[in-house]
Amino acid sequence: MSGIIFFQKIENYVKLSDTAKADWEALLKAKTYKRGESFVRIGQVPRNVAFVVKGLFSQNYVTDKGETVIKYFFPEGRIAGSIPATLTKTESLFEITALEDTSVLEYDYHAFKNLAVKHPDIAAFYIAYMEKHWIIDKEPYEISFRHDDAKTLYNEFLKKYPGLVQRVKKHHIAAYLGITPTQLSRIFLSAR
Amino acid sequence: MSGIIFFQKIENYVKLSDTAKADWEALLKAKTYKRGESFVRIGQVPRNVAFVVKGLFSQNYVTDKGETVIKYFFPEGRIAGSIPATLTKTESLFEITALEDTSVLEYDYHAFKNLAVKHPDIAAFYIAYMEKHWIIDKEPYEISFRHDDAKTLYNEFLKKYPGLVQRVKKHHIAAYLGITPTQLSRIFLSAR
DNA sequence: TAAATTCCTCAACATATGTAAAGAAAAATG
DNA sequence: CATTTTTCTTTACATATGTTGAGGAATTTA
Repeated sequence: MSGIIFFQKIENYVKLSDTAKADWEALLKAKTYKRGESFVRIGQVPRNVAFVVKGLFSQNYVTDKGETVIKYFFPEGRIAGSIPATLTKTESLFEITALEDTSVLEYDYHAFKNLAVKHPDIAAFYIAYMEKHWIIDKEPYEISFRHDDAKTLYNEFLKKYPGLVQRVKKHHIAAYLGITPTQLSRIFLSAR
Repeated sequence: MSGIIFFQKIENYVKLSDTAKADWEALLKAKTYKRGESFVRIGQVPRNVAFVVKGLFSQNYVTDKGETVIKYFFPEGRIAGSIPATLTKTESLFEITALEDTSVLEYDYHAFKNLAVKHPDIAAFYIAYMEKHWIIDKEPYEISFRHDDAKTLYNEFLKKYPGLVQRVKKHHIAAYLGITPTQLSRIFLSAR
């Protein structure tokens, strides 16, 4: 059954009833994205989110000058999506692209939200998930990005995404930190 | 009844049943804070959140060098709290301080969360509130703080907090933007 | 209202980061 | 395996922002 790894992760938050799991599993569709392929494109109104089974996505913003800024990475076990655009049914300001060949379980986000109305345990999961990933985990970074220098930010990246430094290109790290590859090289230089 | 303005705001998100409102209203306590007084202190494990009826709070981080960085402002109609610390029952990394004499309606956050288990309409409110304030509204700033220069950030501050520029000191704006008052002055200079 | 305090601006200099371009190293491609 | 492309580092210079300190303006306090 494709959803086993999925529900293992989900039930780290809240234990679900069998009927809730059955309803949710009926929404899941296995898909794969080759490196470089996009799961969400800028300007598209996204419907689905994607649980990353294997691989890596990044969520990118492209400035008016054509520079790419990476907002998040989504490695294994994370649910990737352009959630604000999905919730508001508006065009996504961000793209989500595979940095490695990536296999996912996709589902329709509004169909999921309907399940949260039908099943109190899914509502409880959704609340716990938002509290964890949108409130608690983000708190430290809201300050650091506006206050810390690039070297400090780099060290915080290493802590936030353990192991990812071996998997992504330097210019992706720079794009995540909001600095140039030149500046990132200077950080490595000063660390020697 | 003290909760009238409160429930007017709340029901912009989800209409509540009378019993849900009665249970919630029983948690509310009216309080006032003089300018300079703190609602939450660093190191304290916070229990309450505060709906701002009149006045203004700021949520501050104090760096190891003693500099203050302002994470948010909470003007009228916003619910102020150090939510991650409240949720995790850990010491708050932030203080919340009145920038003006401020009157609030406080309530225990976990008691509120219990109401979300008891009343599906309160769960629906909580979901809608988190989606709006923790997901949708924050999205643009997650990029801008790591990419934009100080002048752009200042213009985004003006848009995000209309009218606040007349109510707060320049050094508070600088602390919000993550720059020095000197740099903020340069922005005003270049705008002339 | 006078005194004290805080706020704001500005100047001079220091540091952090961006830009552009070049070349070397590494990876992808045929 | 040779070629092409991409990635990474480095240099030189430009710009943005921080630091310190001074002085005047505005606000608060007595």
